[in-house]
Amino acid sequence: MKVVSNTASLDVRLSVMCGQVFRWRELPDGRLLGADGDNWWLVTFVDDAFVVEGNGDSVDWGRYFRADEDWPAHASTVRRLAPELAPYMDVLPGLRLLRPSDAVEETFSFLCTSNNHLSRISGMVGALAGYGPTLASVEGYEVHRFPTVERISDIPESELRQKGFGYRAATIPVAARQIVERGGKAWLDGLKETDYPQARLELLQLSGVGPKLADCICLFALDHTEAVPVDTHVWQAATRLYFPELAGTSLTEKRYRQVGDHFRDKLGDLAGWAHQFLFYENLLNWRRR
DNA sequence: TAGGGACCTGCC
DNA sequence: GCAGGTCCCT
Repeated sequence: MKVVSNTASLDVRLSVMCGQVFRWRELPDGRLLGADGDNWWLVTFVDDAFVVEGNGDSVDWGRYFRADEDWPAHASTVRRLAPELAPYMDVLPGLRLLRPSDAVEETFSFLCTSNNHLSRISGMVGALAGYGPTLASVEGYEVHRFPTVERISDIPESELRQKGFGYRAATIPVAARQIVERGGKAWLDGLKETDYPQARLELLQLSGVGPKLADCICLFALDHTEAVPVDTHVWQAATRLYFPELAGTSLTEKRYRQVGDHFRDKLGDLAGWAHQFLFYENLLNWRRR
C-alpha cells in the first residue's frame, strides 16, 4: 500500500522514536523503517507531508496511530484541565499515543528497558526480534516479525547473556514461560478486556515486571490509556510541578500511586497520553537541569 | 513504609 | 557514575 498524508496533528518521527515502541530505525537518508506485529512500514518525508509504504493498509496504519480519535480535541482538553502541561505540549507537537498491534512485542520490549538507556534498548529489542520470522527485506534491511512467547520461552539464558542482555537474560525467558503457563498471547490479549487495576495486578506477578513496567504494558500494549508509568523522568517532572516537597526523595510505592492518581484524577483516560509529554521532555532536557 | 544495594553493559 | 527498574533486605 501507499498512503500520502500531511495530518498536522501527527508527527510520525516523534511518535515512533519517543520510547513507546522500539522497532523503528532511521535510515541514512532520513526515511523511517519500522515494524509492528505483522506489518512493516517505510515512511518518506516530503516537505510537511509524508508517504507511507508497507505491507499493511490504511486501516492498519490508522489503528497504530489511533486515527479514529480526535487529537486536536484531546489537546484542547488537556490544556484546559492541566494548563501546566501546555509548555511541554508546545515543544512536542504531534506526539500521539500509539496502539501497537502485538501485546507480546510490547511486553518483551519493555522487559528490556529496566535500568537501561534508549540506544541499548533498541539493540536488545532488535536482537529479540531476530528470533522471529522475516517479514520482508526492505532497502537492504531484514525486517522481522517479533517472535511468539513460546519461541522466547525457549531461548537459553546463556544465549541472551552472550548477546549483551545482562541480567535481563534471566528474567525474559522466565517471564515468557509464566505467560505461556497462563495461556500465552491469548491471556495477555485478554487483559485488554479486564479493567486497568486488575490487569496491572496480574502483570505484577511476572518476573522482572514491577510497577513501572506493568504500567507501560497496560498503556502501550493493552490500551489502558489511564495508566501512568512513573519512571525517574516522570518522577522528576512530577515533583517539580506538583509535589515540590518530595523533590529528591526516593520513589516509593505510595508516592508512585500518588503521581498516577494525580494524573488520573485530572485527566482520566487522557492521563497516559498527557504524561508522555512530561516524560519525553524531561528525557531530552534532564542533563541541562 | 522508607531507604539502600546489587544487578549487566555501555556511554557521558 | 549513571541509565525510562526490579528485587531483596533492613
